[in-house]
Amino acid sequence: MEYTISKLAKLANVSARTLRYYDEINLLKPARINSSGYRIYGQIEVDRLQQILFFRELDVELDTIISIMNNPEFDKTKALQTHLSKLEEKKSRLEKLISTVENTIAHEKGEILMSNEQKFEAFKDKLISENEEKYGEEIREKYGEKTVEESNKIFKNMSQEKYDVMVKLGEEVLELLTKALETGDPTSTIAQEVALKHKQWLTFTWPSYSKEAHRGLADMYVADERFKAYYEKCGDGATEFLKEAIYTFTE
Amino acid sequence: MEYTISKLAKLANVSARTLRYYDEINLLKPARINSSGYRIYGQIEVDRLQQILFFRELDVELDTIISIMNNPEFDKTKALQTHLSKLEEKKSRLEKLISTVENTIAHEKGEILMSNEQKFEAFKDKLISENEEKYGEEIREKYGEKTVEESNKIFKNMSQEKYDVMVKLGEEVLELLTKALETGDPTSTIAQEVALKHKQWLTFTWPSYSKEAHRGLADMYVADERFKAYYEKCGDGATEFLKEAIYTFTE
DNA sequence: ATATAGGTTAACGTAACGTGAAGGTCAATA
DNA sequence: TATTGACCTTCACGTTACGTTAACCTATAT
Repeated sequence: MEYTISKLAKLANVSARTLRYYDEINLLKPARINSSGYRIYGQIEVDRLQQILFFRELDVELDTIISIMNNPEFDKTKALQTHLSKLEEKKSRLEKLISTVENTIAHEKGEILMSNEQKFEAFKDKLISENEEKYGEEIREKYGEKTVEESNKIFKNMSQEKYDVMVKLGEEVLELLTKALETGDPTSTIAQEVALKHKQWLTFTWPSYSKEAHRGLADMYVADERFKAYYEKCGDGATEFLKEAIYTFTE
Repeated sequence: MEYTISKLAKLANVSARTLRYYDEINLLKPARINSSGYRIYGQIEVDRLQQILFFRELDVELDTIISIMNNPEFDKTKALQTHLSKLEEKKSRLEKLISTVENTIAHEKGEILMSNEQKFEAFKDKLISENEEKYGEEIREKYGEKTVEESNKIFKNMSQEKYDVMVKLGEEVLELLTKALETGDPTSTIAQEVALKHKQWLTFTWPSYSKEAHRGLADMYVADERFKAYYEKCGDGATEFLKEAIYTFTE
């Protein structure tokens, strides 16, 4: 699925200006720019945007989000786990606030006493603004200021290149598959390399990767004549060979 | 209890700069400025600040908060009720977000399917930013742009004046009490006026008003010689008379 | 053929403070 | 008595994450 800027904006409930801004600061580059100069976003960008919004929800500064997500060691699943616990914290802070309001109402009615300190207790939790610092520090500690800067540079002007990489990956899969086929062994190193590249190629367009889905696709390649024809260019039995390689790869 | 800027800042967990800014935009004026030019805040300001922070928690713009709170029809108790329901809404939005993250994790593991729409569902709730508009509109509808402007003007440069008003109120209580005492009737209109002014005077320094506390204070006036001497200036039996007036007032 | 609904860059505007600079005030201590 | 350090003051410029035109190009439906 491909999205123009307003389609994605509508999907994620952000403004088009926000997406242009995220492009400008290299937080979220479109997958490619079409012939009319329009920004085109793909599945990878949809998921990245969701991640960004999770961070934003926790009041993490955009600069910090860039550092986190462009970091080569960024672990999506781990990040999601962290989101979860932070959101739980935020929820319990909200609950505190709610009971403060309830107490204030009772206080107004003269039902209970309330000290000035109690009136502001729920506002005290600094955890949200601390998040920013924490995330930023963690990275700076691990990699140092310079590495972060460099890591950011790598991701600049990636939009068109990203698309090119994807196309190139697709070609490489075919190339490598031809060579691997000569070995005749789907468990060989080169065959496994094909499976890996095939996975990398998939993640450009797949909402998320799973071994089961990868195997499912391999099965479909064998079953569907159109796909079969595509891979059979590499040699007789290439499709079945690829399927076997993928099955080994996903063991 | 009187607070300097940093004492109040610490109490409410905001920065001193924030309080200076709130002074500047006439959102929260100090009760008075002391001889060295220091801002001094009293109980009224403490409570007003708490209200402000409740609104801020709901992402209401400061400009809008000014309009709401300077509005002559502003009802503190009603506002608290509204806070409560808005906070509940915010909480349920957070809960939605939490389950979205949980689903995304399951999706990552390949356990469930998730459409792109579902990925952003929890972000969709606009209610928070809508609050701003809603609050602002309500007021503008009721009073019109001009009235709001004028209402704001009234509250400009109120800090020193506010203190003066309080002092004047205290004097008026004594003055009126002297006159009321001549009637000999604590239930008379003028005696009830004294009780009302006494209440108004109290609310400048009391965390919150309750009839019980008002009566309790009246009792203390009678029991404590120092207070008794203060009111007895108005005439013999003035303290007991004030107590009776307050008792009638708080029935 | 033209209206209308999209897209683009460029550039200035904004909200709610943060962050010094330069200096006055207050309480305690050498 | 002088000084130190922790307060306070008023400018005044900086910052973040966009909103908001303006001026112009592109796509599509009638």
